[in-house]
Amino acid sequence: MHQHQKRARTGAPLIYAIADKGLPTDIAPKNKDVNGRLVPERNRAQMHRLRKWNRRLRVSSAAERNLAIALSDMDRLSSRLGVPRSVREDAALIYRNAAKNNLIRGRSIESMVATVVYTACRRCNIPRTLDEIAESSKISKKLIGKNYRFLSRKLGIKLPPTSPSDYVPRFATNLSLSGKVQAKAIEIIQKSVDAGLNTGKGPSGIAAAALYIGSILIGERKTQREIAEVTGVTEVTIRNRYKELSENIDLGVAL
DNA sequence: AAGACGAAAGTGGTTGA
DNA sequence: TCAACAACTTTCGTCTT
Repeated sequence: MHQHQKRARTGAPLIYAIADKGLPTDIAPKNKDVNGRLVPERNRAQMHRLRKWNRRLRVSSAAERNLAIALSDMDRLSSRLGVPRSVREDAALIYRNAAKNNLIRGRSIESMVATVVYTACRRCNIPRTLDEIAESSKISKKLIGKNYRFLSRKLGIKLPPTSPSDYVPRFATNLSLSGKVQAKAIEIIQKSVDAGLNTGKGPSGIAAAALYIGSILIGERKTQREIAEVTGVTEVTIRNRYKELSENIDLGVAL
């Protein structure tokens, strides 16, 4: 665990809890704790900081505070996932929109943050898999999916199913595969779409198989194991897709 | 020895009565 | 609501390179 993550989890919510509950909202003025005991020297700096934040936060509305939390959560998650600025901004846009329409109520900020990041990635055609978002955010795939359906219905967000080719550049980069292999993989995917081979199949599995075939065709062969590793699908799935593709598509050469 | 193959059994999600 | 179903996974024994 990284330092700043711990701090964000333990520090911030305490402050907001104090501010929200109508409990004593002032932090004792003179280095005493709630029981009147003197606060040890080493904690005074922290107390000072808490007082400062407490003052600052009280002037803004609950909605603003929540938004501030959400935005910083969003930034942390986006960094972990390595998504570009433009996508973060899109995520923030979706979140604000959701907040404006009172769609956050009853759902945790963290889960909504994960959901809007997922949605923004997909909308910008640089998708992350549900698995990847779930892994980084610690929110279950199931909940993210549920929130996503809710959000897209309420906000009228209509997105086409993720195309396997959207995964190709990122996967290829992570595998150190050249642009030639990427182009070949995308060509293979296009043919498989034309052949009606993809319906109901997971896009990342198809991308993985197309990259596997492409890597062989171009002469930059990777093992199924390596590809499975970075694409998040199993070798078995790669083999199944690979078999379907090679049986039904003219690859121009025999394998 | 490493990689590829595929059968078998299990999981979680979707669908249709 | 429940059962059937398809996609995908895990595991593992067997071929191929």
